[in-house]
Amino acid sequence: MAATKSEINPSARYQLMEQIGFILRRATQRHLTIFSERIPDLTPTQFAALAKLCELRSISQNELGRQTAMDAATIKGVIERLGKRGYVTTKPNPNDMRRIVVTPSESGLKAFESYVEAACAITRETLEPLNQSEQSIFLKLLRKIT
Amino acid sequence: MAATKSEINPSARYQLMEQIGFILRRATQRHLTIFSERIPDLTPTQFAALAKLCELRSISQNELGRQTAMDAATIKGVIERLGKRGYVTTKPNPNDMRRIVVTPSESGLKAFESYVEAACAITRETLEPLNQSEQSIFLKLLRKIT
DNA sequence: CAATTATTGTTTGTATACAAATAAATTTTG
DNA sequence: CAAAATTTATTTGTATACAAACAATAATTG
Repeated sequence: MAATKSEINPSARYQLMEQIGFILRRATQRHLTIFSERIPDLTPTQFAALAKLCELRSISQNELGRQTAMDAATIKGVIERLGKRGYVTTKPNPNDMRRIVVTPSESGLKAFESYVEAACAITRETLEPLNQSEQSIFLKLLRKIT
Repeated sequence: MAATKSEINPSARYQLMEQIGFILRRATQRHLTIFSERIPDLTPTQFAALAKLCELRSISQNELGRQTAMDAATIKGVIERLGKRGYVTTKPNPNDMRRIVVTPSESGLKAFESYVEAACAITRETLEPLNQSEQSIFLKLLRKIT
């Protein structure tokens, strides 16, 4: 019996373009390009944290991280940078001295408001290669593998 | 006329869980978890570079970056780390003194071969929440927004 | 062919991301 | 209630990822 191609060459068994991780990475890269064109002032991560904070108004640093899928080390840096920009303020929680309460500043709320429309447009533009029906199917499936 | 909720509170207009960037990030996080359980030895990026290199056998550093969607600075670090592991070797291209030719070592080829099956399983496991038909639809749509 | 332009690779700086170790404070439990 | 376990935040280290500036080399072009 003759050997198949993949028995000779394992590369024939592995196509990068068929790997979900690789395609996810490229989709993320395209999204980042679109994001930074529309909101050059903030990174997607920073905007996500600011958005959640503007929704909840006041929350501990780690809890904000949980709500935005960032671990403790990551959210720390994000809050630090948002703080340097004057978009958030932090103060200790008197009822639990471990906690740091994070709150959006006036300018943080303003910045969020001024970017909300652009942020929605970013999602629209990223999904633009798909028609309406494809978009809703895609989002549903993408959420499923989360 | 009464003001709508989103006129009062812009947060009502912006749901993080509906933003493609956020969902993409979470899907990528889950994928990374699966990857590092099955191939703790390499990162997804390192494996992608090694896989492409095993397929092409010999290629300039920047060109390998292009083939794997990494910019010059990123691929440099990846090759450096693969080199420290003994998985790749580099030498100057005598026909073009700007170029560095990257080649997989014997142990790099062996490592790739030994991980190919796991790599395919990573994609399968990541897509496991979807049935066969959903998987092919999803991959098609994901490629479209790349 | 000389001047311009482009490409390759490097370096620096910033920003996620996550693991692991640590300290301080709080909760749980025996 | 005291010991053990958990939670919160910080710090350190490693690894993408990309922008921008740079030097060396090659290709193009007037």
